[in-house]
Amino acid sequence: MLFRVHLNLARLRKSWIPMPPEVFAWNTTIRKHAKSDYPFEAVKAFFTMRRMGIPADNYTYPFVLKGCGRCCRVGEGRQVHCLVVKSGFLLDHYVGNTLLSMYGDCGAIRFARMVFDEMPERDVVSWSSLIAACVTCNCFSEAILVFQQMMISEVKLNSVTIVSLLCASTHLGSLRMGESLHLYIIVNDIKLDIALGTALIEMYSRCGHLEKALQVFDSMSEKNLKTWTVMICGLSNHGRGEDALSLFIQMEKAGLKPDSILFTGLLCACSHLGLVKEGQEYFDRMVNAYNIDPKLEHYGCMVDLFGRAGMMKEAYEIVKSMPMEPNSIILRSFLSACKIHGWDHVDDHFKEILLEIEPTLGANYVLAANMSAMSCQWDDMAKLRVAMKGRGLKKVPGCSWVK
DNA sequence: ATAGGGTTAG
Repeated sequence: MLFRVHLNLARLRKSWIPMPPEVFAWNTTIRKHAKSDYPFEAVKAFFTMRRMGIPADNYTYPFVLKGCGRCCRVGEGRQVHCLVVKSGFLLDHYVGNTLLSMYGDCGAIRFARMVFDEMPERDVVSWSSLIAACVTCNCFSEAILVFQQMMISEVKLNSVTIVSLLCASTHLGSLRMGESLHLYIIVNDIKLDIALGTALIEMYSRCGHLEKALQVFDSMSEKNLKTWTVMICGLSNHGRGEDALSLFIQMEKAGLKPDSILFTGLLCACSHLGLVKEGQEYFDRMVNAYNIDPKLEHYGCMVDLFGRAGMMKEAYEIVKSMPMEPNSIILRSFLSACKIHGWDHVDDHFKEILLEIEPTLGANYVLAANMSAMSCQWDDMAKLRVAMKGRGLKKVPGCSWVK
């Protein structure tokens, strides 16, 4: 009896008396941090708030959980999970769904699944969150399985669900799945917003259907940088460098500023087309006009660009002068170009580094041996053969050094 | 009076 009175009082209090202002202030702070570049600040603020004895409410938990997810703090996330259970807010849809997403963001797909399985009710956001969590954790087939379970349930998918599913189809290389999702969009008259359109273009490009991708691209009324990037890189990756470059010019005319990822696609296009001058111009424009610091990939594209064109001195200069250590991809690209163009002014050093950082790839030994053969370093070849044998790597038939 | 969940790139 007493208990019931107490409950009623609590309900009355909720509707009559305004919330204590300090909770609102804390929520605002936590929300701001969770969205910022320093999401751990949100987590810290939440625990400070607790230490001060201010009880969290149904708004606090989604904010702090978002923060945990964004900084991949599964430990803190689990602590908050416990508090959510104790305080009874687990039944709040927003809290439950954010909890699920938090585990997804942290790569803890099992926990995400657990939260999902224990939900008394699942709405479209719960299903979408679980599918997105699977995608984040690279469990693409599981994402499709969840989708199949979703179709059995009464919940209808929306455009956000489809974006994640398209992402899963793209990674699985399943054109059939992607096409049926596209059909679903058309049949159900789902609006092709930026995210959905971009995901569709990505799916079609990766599956090699560039005409379809271009069709979707042209049909979109609104595009952002990602949309243009996906389309330009798609063209570039499928050998249509001219189209990629002309699309880039259109994009600049539309007033969008390219970023470092887009320049990777452009430089890649130039390298595959053998457009040395254009590649150099783009690199220059990236650094000087757009103030973008070149990353490893950009240097890689330049090494490839010069290497393919047989401009070994220029390629060598890049490998030597780049501000970070070249990775195995760059070294292999450079050394292959040396071999193809018969350039034997290379440091043996590069060969050694390549074998050191990637000692299990047989192709590297073949490359190194072919280069040794080129400069008549027969001892080196014998050593390489032993090193390769020691690693249990098989000789490659038809390779010149096996003779 | 004022807040909250799921989506797209190399």
